[in-house]
Amino acid sequence: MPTPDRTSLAAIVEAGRAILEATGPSGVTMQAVAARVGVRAPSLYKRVRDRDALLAEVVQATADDLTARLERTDGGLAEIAAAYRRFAREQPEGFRLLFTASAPPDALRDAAVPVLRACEALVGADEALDAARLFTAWATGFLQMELSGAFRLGGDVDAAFDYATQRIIRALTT
Amino acid sequence: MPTPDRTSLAAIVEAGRAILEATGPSGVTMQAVAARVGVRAPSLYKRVRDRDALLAEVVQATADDLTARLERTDGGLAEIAAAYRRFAREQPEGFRLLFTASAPPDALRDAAVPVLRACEALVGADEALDAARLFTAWATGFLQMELSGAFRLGGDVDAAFDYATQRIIRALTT
DNA sequence: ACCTGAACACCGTTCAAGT
DNA sequence: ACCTGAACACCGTTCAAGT
Repeated sequence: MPTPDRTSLAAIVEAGRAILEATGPSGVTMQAVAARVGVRAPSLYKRVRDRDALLAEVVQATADDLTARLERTDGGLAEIAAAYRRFAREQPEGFRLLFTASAPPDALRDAAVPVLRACEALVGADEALDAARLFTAWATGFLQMELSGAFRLGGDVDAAFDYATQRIIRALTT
Repeated sequence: MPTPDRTSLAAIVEAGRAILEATGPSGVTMQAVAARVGVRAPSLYKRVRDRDALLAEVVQATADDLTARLERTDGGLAEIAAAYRRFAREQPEGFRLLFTASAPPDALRDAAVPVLRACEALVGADEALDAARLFTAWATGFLQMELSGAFRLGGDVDAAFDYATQRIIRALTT
């Protein structure tokens, strides 16, 4: 006789995200996730193939979250950059995981759309892809360096972010 | 009576780098490294505190390698960018590890010097730090995206690299 | 002084047995 | 149909015993 389900994929993924931010990737063990959703570790295998698949679900949920934030901007590169930075600071571990082997190949496909739109408005359709790659690479690299504490030579990191945002937008405007 | 050493820290680090490139970070187990240097896993703890310390040594050796390559360029940003890309393609796993929690905080301090020099020549001392952060963030982000297969929207990735290199140098020249 | 086997803790994963 | 305890393989790490 079937008993009512005691958890769900969505609950498992949310638990994974919460534990990820609290402890980093190594803390996202099957046992920790299971405990948080009120179940034993082997039960998770009814909803996810293995730990890698669970992490991939966490990454996809994080990427969808990011996409929603970028879509909520005014669509300009400056606001997109600011929203991207806010996101990375709120969910540093999730942000990092986005660019890891744990990430499913197309996780960020939707998130690229608003960036492409903004770039097409600046440089036209022909150069939009190259421009989007320039902008995305810079923003992603900057945030990863900021989060990993790589900016250790002093100076104002907020000012460096604004400096680069303006120079890049100008480089894509002329 | 002391017996002659059967391995060394340098040999252990080199073994770690080789295994890293062959198998990724998860393959760098104490047993795999020990086997490669001809010793049992517990012996490694005579030279390195724990696995994290071993990975930190691997990162530092990789960073020093990168510094040497950048110093061997003509000192211009275009050549630095090209050398950085060659390095990332030759040692993708080591390159990735550079921007991970495994990296010791100051691992890339020396590698930043040639970039700062190149930027100072373009924008002057006042803006050199901001400019170096712009360039480094872009290059690092671009290479990580390229290596992780994040460029999935078609187009010529080599051309995108050149496009961005030129736009960024121009943005830092005017 | 370095090296090792044995042991322990911890984790991912499988599976037969429960409801 | 989902859930669980028990079991297994694997890994990091410690330590007493060897040389």
